[in-house]
Amino acid sequence: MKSKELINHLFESCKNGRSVCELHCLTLKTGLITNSLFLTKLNTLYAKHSTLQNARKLFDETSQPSVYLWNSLLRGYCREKQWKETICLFNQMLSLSNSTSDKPDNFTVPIVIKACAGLSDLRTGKVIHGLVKKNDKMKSDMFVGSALIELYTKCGEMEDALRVFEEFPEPDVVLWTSMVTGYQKNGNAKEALSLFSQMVVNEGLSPDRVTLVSVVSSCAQLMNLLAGKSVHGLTIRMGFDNDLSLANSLLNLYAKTGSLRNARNLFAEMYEKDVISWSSMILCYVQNEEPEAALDIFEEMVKKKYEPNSVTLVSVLQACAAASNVDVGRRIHELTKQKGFELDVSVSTSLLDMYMKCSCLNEAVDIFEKMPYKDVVCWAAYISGFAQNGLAHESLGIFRNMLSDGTRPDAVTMVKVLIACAELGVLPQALCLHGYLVSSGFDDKVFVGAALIDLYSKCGSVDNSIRVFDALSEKDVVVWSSMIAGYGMNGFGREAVRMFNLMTECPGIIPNHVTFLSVLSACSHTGLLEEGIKIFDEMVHKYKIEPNSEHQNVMVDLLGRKGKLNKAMEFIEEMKVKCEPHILGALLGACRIHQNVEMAERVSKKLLRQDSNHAGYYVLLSNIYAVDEKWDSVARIRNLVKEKGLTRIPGQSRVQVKDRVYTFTAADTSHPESEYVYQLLREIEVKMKEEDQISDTDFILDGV
DNA sequence: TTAGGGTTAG
Repeated sequence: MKSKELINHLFESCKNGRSVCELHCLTLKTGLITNSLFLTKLNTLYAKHSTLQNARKLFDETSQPSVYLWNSLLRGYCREKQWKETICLFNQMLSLSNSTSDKPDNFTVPIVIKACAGLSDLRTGKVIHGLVKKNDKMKSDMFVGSALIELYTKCGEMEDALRVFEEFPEPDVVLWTSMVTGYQKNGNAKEALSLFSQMVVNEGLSPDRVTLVSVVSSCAQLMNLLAGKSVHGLTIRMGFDNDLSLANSLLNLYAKTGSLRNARNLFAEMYEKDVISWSSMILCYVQNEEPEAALDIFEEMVKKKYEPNSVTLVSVLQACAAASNVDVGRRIHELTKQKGFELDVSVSTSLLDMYMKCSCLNEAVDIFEKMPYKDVVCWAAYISGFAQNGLAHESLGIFRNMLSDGTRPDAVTMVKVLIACAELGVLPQALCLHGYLVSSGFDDKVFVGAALIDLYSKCGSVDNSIRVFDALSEKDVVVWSSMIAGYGMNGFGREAVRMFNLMTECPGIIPNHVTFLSVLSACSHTGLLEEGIKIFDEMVHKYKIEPNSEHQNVMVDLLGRKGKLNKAMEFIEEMKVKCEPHILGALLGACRIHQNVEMAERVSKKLLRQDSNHAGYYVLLSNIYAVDEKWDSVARIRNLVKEKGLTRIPGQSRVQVKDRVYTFTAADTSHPESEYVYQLLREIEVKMKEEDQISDTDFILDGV
């Protein structure tokens, strides 16, 4: 009794500042070291205070360690995430134990299973589960149960996890929560919420703060703001509003569902914040298209002395990319070096992506080449980056390099490759990629399907687009919109409108601003004036979508092409938002088609006040004057262009013949057979005239 | 002595 008191006294003194080593030395002298209770306590202390080496030494010096001592050391390794050492020690324990007093018990097992989960070592985990099944005490232990559930969910084996869970006649909140979390982490948030409701409604159990974190994460995954908000209300009623993790998960919910206002309010009212809160808020601004605000809040975070981690850096780099702010991007690059995140694959990928999006190709290439480990995400960023910078051909070459490097593409990578290929618009490659998608099983994913439809449309092969569209088992709004756009860009305006009408009859599919842009531009290209006006009206009044400058541009184009120049002008004047120059540009183009000099002068006056450095507008105007033979005005405009030193970026066409892609620009004579090409063009032109396919030859010649 | 939780890259 006396020694027990002494032990407790000594351990108390440790809490008050005495070091564990000091205690150890002190008690070696008193002989207490032979007391088994003391030994375990001491070892636990060592293990807890990250002095594993000392714990190990003490353990090795003990001749017949008790199960307590084994567990204490195992827990130390586990706490330090030294999973392999944990399992190794456990194996030692199994082989050395020879009596009931040092056999693994129900305290040992959860530690070892956790280590298996840490290594995602399902095989060893299952062996231990086999041992558990033979032992009634272990089988009914909820700590063992929750460790097993964690193992199975981590390895994606939800059926096994459920089997363990169902072995318990009355599982507690922790076990329920383990299952909820498991489903959420495996991307099945719906099942997670269903389980949560079973727990609360059927079992009458009250969730704790950890349960609610998983529930909020599930709502975020489902983008279900309404459900998430009601859970937020519940957390307040239960008095959990000070819980940091819970607040962070709510912040993430608001960020993902686009409720910036809620996120901002919550962030302002948070009882305490940590680096995760700040990172989440930065990402929230990025996701809600306010990258400048994201950069501001990062500055504030640094000023307040919060230490950014790799996630913070990834988020800020996304903000730099979205804001096209390469100066701040370079500063963050320096910071990643200072903080030692240079080898972090996600940080490097974000850097690479940022440089690509800021058109700094050389820097991006440099980052990529220096990456010691290249995963599928960084390859995808690299492929996509080249295509974004107008180097789609090279981008497909990189895809080939990736394959020969032995990295297996995933669905997202394939979409990037499809986009690059669409940029080139070459059908043989498209067919080849489609074949690969079918053989790899990615072709049934909706977002892959949408990209494939777009690719075929851009290769001019609507038939193939239709085939892909029909074959997709699941069609979302993006798939429908791609198909509508595909019809539109290939001149099948009526089909596009028909598709649009079909789509609006599909339950659960609501057209968005992209759908409307596609169908309206289809109307514009085919000259479907009445249909276009009707659909625009529906967009504004039925679907309550505020038209953006692109929608307005298309409408002006549609009205203008059909010669309704005054109506187009009225449309522009009635617009609620500021008129972007390109909208007036569309009207000017229409003035060119219908040769309305008077309106062209009015429009260009307005237009050049807004944007006086766009060579294309001057060229349009001068062409209008030329047709009317107003040569003075033509000369005046041309001089103006010269004085301003403006140049026009020439448009390009590409044609693939066998394995080569040929690029043509206006008045291009660089091709060795250009003489022949022009001759052929002239012949085609004569034939088209004969068949009355063109009424405006000088307009066509402009392009040649 | 023992359990389940929050932010990241294409």
